[in-house]
Amino acid sequence: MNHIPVSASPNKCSTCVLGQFCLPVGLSSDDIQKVDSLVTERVRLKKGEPLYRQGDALTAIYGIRFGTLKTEYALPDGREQITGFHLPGEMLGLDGIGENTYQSNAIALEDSEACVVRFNDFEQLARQLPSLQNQFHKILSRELTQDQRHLLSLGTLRAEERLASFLLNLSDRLSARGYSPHEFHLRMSREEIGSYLGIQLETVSRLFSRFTESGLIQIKQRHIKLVDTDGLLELAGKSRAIHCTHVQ
Amino acid sequence: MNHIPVSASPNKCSTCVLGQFCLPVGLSSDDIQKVDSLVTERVRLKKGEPLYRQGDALTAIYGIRFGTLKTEYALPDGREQITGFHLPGEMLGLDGIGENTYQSNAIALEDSEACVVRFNDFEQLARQLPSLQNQFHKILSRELTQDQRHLLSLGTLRAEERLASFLLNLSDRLSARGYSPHEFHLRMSREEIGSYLGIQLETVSRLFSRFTESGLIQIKQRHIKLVDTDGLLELAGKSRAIHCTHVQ
DNA sequence: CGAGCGTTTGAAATCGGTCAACAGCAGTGG
DNA sequence: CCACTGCTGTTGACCGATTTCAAACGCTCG
Repeated sequence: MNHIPVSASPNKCSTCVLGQFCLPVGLSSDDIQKVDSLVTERVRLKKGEPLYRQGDALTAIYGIRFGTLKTEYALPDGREQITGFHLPGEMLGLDGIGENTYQSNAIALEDSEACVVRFNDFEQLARQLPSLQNQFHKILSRELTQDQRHLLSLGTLRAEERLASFLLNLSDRLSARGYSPHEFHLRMSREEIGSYLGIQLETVSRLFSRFTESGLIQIKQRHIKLVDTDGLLELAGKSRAIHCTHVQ
Repeated sequence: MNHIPVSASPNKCSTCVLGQFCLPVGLSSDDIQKVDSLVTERVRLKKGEPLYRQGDALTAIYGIRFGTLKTEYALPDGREQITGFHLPGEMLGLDGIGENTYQSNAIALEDSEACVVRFNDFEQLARQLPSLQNQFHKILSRELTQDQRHLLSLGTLRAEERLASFLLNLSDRLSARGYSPHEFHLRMSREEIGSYLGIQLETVSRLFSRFTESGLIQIKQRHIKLVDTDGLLELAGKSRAIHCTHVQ
């Protein structure tokens, strides 16, 4: 884990293209400069390295600058589940605020970088900037909504509906970040997808094959092309709601 | 839905026994009085009445004063899932902050009452009271953790493990509120339990019968007695983590 | 080039779902 | 006070989606 003093890099929130997804949303440029002074360092992670681990004391929350991370929640008996995949602009570590201790592991799925937001400093600044405060509340709230949708997915959708929603959700989030919505690289293994969706890796693999036969997708290794988005939408059922709003 | 001006009742946060679960945690008595002035009304609900509905504009968040509510998240195609059961002292409506619109239905499972916290006023006060601000962040964060545990339950536990965890979780939360941890009344139907746990009502019923045969519980209608808590813990697997921390 | 992981595919097993009948209790109205 | 009705819960039988177990394939990286 590689800490980089921010001075080593010209990048600041005020110039960051991810501003539209991250903390600064809705802030005046004056206020964003105050946020700049809050973010005094960044963390660079190699693939597989943890940003934090379940049980670590919380000192900071994080904004993903580039890369992809997964968060996973583990049981004492070793069983664990991936609860989220996270893209640039998303905040991580929020589940640690309640107990001053992170409740999950956050692990890089590829080389990644995250902005470090010391939480005490952040709360202080949020008291001074109403729109920063409100944006933070919105981020937390949307996180809750996202989880609710995920819960509904695990609780009531069938395997193929879950996978189709998952692909469409990824597509939406990537396209909001300027990537192609039709063709992208899956940063996670079949097993990780399965864990996230509450199904076995074999089922994921079979479904990918089935989707391919039906002409819905093309997939080669982890490079996927969504050929028939409407067909996927159909499959995902009216469950489109699961991924349409929370593009961030 | 029955709005009651708070002046009609002598009850305030400063005298409320639920203070240990609700917003005022960690506040000085001076500060709690400021919260008192924030809560200008309460809502009384009859069984089956909604506190808010998916799509309603958010103006307030709520603290449950007495009673039990469920929150449910619906798909356009009519399928829906219960995402939570909520006891006195818990905050509701938080999922509405992100879009200024509630994302779920909150419905009373019995006659209930909730304190109305106008959200704009609340944010303003939170900027003035660091410990109120921090407590709110903790509440939101714990909600996230709770959802993560629920996700793990739906994604990786088997039906009997889910039900056992559910019972132990309820038991813990009730006992934290001064009720017996061993014997209580289920406010929700088998169908609602099933929806929450991602299984069918028939499965819930069968499992209750099985648990009874095994001497783990006694159940008559909705009155349940946990006879062999250790046995239930065993069944819930080492998944005790799912319900041990978040007692609030 | 070979080792090792990730992935695909098949066959058998199973948990939980679905359909269906029935029981129990509550509330209604005669 | 007792049928009648309707809702909730229980139980059984069967079915099917997914899991589990197993084997083979094919990248990728040292």
